[in-house]
Parts: sequence; C-alpha cells; structure tokens
Amino acid sequence: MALEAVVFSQDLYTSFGGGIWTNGSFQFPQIPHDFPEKQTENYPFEDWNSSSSVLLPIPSPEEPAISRNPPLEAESRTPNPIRPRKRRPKSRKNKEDIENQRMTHIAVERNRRKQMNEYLSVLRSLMPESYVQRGDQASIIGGAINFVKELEQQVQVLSTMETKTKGCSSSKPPFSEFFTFPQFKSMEGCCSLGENETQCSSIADIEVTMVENHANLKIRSKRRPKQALKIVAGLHSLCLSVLHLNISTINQIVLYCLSVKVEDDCKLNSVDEIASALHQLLCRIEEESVMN
Amino acid sequence: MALEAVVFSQDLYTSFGGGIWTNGSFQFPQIPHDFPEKQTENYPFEDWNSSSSVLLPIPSPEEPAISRNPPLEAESRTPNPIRPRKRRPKSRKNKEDIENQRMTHIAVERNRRKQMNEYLSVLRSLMPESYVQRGDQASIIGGAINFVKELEQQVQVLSTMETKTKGCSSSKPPFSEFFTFPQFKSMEGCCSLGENETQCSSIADIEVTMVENHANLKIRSKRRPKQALKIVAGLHSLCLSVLHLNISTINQIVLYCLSVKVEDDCKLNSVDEIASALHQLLCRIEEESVMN
DNA sequence: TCGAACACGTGGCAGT
DNA sequence: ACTGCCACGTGTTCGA
Repeated sequence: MALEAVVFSQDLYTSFGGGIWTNGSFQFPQIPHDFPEKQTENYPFEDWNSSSSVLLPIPSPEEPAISRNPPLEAESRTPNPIRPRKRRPKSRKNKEDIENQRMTHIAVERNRRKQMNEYLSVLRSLMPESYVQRGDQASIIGGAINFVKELEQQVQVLSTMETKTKGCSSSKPPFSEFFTFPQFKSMEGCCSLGENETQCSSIADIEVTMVENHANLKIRSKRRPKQALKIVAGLHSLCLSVLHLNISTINQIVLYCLSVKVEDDCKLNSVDEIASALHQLLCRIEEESVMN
Repeated sequence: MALEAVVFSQDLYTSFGGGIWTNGSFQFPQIPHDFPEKQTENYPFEDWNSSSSVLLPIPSPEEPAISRNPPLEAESRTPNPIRPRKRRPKSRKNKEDIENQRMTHIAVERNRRKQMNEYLSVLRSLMPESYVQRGDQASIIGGAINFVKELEQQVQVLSTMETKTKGCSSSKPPFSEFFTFPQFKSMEGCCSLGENETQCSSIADIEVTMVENHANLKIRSKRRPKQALKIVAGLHSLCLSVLHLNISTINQIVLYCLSVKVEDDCKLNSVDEIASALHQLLCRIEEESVMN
C-alpha cells in the first residue's frame, strides 16, 4: 500500500518545443536515450535501463538472485576481518534485511535523481534555445530564472498596454511601473530617495539585472529615429549580444526590454557598469537625433 | 594561483519575492542561514559555515590533527591492512598532493551543490506561492514547468487579443490557435484527423495537460451566464482546486485557462478522465442555460 | 519505525 | 594535466 515508487515509461519528448506534455500523476517516468546519457553500466542487480520496469517490489523478502552485494568498487571495503563472534541466528536475520533496506535506499535515491533530470529536461524543452546555452543542470535552471523573469515582464507589458488602449489614462507616466530599482531615472522630481544609488538622467530610465552571464535590460525613453537599431549595434560593440528584444510604444514613449548575453571578452562586469555604458550610449543617440 | 575554489559571500536574498536579483558574474555566493539549512556539522577541516571565508589553504602538508579519514562511516573501511611496503620518498610526495587534489575536488563539488540550491531558491522566489507546494527540489522545478507554461499561454492570449482588438480579423475562429492536442473539439468539420483520440463535442474545445498533481485546463466555448462560476464550483466538487483562472473573451466566444491542483482524493487520474468530466460539466451548464 | 529528502565524498568521463 | 559535470552509494535528519 502506498508505495508509489514505481517507474513506468511514457512518451515524453514527443512534444519537443511547445507541444503538450501529458503525464499520469505521481510517477517517475523513464528517460529515453536522448543525448549521451553516459550510464555507468554494470549494476549488479538490475539492468535498470530497460524501459518500463516496475521496480522496488519491496515487500518480497526472499528475492531469488539479486541483492547480495554492495556496489563493489574495485576496492575491498570491509574485507570481513574478525566479525562472526557470537549471536548468529538473529544477527543473520538483521544483516540480511539491513541489506535490502540499503538496496531500497539506493533505488529510491536513484529514482529521485532520475526524476530530477526528467524535470530538468522538460523545463529545458519548453524554453527557447537561447536561454539554455550549455545544457548543464545549473544552466538550465539559471536559464529558467531568466526566462520566467522575461515572461513575467512581458505579460506585464501586454496587460497594461491592453488597459492603456482602452483609454483609462492613469496619472503616472507610461511604463514607469516596470522599474523597481533602476540605475538611472529620468528627472521628474523623485531624486530625493537616497540610499539606493539611483542616478538622475536627462534622457531615460535604465534598469539592469543580471544572473550569471545573462543580463536583463530595461530602457524607457522617448522615441528617436533608428534608436532600436543603434542600441543593438551599441550593445554588440560592448560585447553584449542581444538574445531577445521587446519593444513597446505608447505615444512618444518607448520601452525596450532586452535580454543579452555578456560575452567573455566583455569589459563590463557589474549591473552598474552595464547601466552606465547604456546610459552613455543613449546620450550619444540622443545627441545624434538632435543633430538632424 | 588558479585554485579558484573560493567562497565569498554576497547578499542575495535581500530581494525575496519579486525584487531584483543582481549578481556579479561567475561566483558562488554563500547562502545565509535562511530556512533550516540542516548543516551536518563536523567537517574535519573547516567550519565552512562561517560566512565569507577563503577556504582550502591547501598547500599546508603537515596539518596537525586532521585529514586522515574518509567520511568515517561508523564502519571500518579499509582498516589499513599491509600498506607501507616500499618507496616512501616519492610515494610520500604523491600521496600528499593527491590528498589536496582530493580536497579541492571536494570543495568544488560542494560549491556546485551550493550554487544549485542558490538557483533553486531564486527560481522558487519568483514563482507565486501556489506553484511550489512542498519546497523540495523536484517540486520547485516541477512548479517552474507549470509556471512557465502558464506564462507562455498568457502572453499568447494577450498578444493575440492585442492584434484582435486592432481589427485585423483572421479566418480562423477565435482562440482555436491555443489548442494543440485537445481531448475534445467542437464540430466544424475537422473530425477526420484520426489517430489522436480527439473526440467531437457540440459545445466546447477542451484540452487538459498535466504534470505531477498539477493540471492545466483550457476551455473554449460560447459565453453563458454564470459559466465561470459553475466551472469553478464543478471543479471543486471533482476535487480539483483552482489555483489560477484566466478568462479571455472575444465577442461571444470565451477562453478559460485554468491551473488546478489535483487533490489526493480526486477520482480522476488521467488527462482524458479530467477532460471527460469537464466535458460533462460543460454539457450540464449548457443545458441549464437553455432552460432559462 | 519507516520513508522522504538532502548533503556529502567519490570515481569516471568528457572537454580544453 | 586539469577542470567541470555528473551519477553513484552513503549517512543523517526530519516527519509521519
């Protein structure tokens, strides 16, 4: 009873990239051999890799041919020194079911890991390619962090644009609600907030956040001719390669949301440095637009 | 030199719950003692828990009282049988730096794990509470999967509503683009698609997907009085508790996107069963609306 | 007491 | 040679 530690296979992966992912509840589905699963062969007791096998039939104390050796790691561990002293009948019993207790522990742990990887693969599969680079575990969930952030931002943008188009004008300037801790903030009085190092800018709000070598840029400024183009080019010359760009416009105000990769040869190493560079860039663009 | 097995602390976590998460690139920040870090004390070589300490001062070959035991597992492993045979001077040298090589390995590995947990915490912190239930690792990324799915759906809905409001009417019926593998599909001809078990329905498109005990429901139907209310109530009586509900309407067609938790005492165990129950429910609602 | 979840140290296998 | 990543088996802890 209970005992739902059961592995049954199911076709995940058929829905790669935006498809559907169905799944019976509470189970650890099996990973098909996709990318180099690496698989350190020779388990003593079970092939384990053959798909759709029910494992852990725990309440069967007399299993025929299995479960009688530790992983056997080429090194004699506990080479059985002078143990058998006294009390054999009971100690025997103990030793033997302490053994398959150990076995279930091993199996359970293995399942846990397998399930983790399962989930990670799924998570990876429903992110766009560019968020994952280097398929290792940490990168996957690092990418997920960025991705979730971007999506959240996007729904925020979209939903407020939705209400904006319906005419209910608010008192706040457009898009300003997307900035929580901007490195730069355009005038309009509120520069007296002290203690966080927000600088005043004459031309734009800028906010940069970062995780690992992956940064999120938010820029709110006036519309200017070819501004998006120049921003992308400018970022490129700073060794920040643009992965995603999202532009939202209301009247003459525009919000750029960018997700960029900080290349290895990039000179900028903190959010503040990037923000400053960005600020300079925007100043230059503004100058150019005044020229004409 | 090299040897960047260094842990330095940094204030993550100050931005818990929707704040900003800045981070210098490429480092393994220290986890402050937030929730029960559990910490199996007594490392032989270092406290490790004191914040911001450079560890592994490796090149110190004659450490006083440490470094001569594997994790020490209450069981005598390799109880030093007949090792010291010959060749001491060179073997000595080898043994000693094979030791601190091992130590760096240990430290590196520890950092890797710590960073994983770091990421997991961040990921968890930017999901709404309801997506995470049971803060264990697998649940976190399981929740992330659902969350990402929902967000993606939401931006899809929003962005198409955006274009829809701009008047460019397409030839397809509204919202039908959200269904990839629906369990039920409302008439309009295309029932000849065979091989996937899509059933025909007279009243709605229904698509159910699921991961672990967390299901995503999409329903596209005509507007009916109090329909949303009845759906939620009906789901509740099926032991499906609604976590999120998203309603989008175009003309007389409405799209419900629900994220529900499948409670333990729920009789329905597959996506198809849930879809069928949902279909019945909608039929009943339709009947009732005809009554009046 | 059993079971679930973790952190740990370790070996192995890739890249560089 | 070295570094990073991973799977493994194990000990421990926390909750039923």
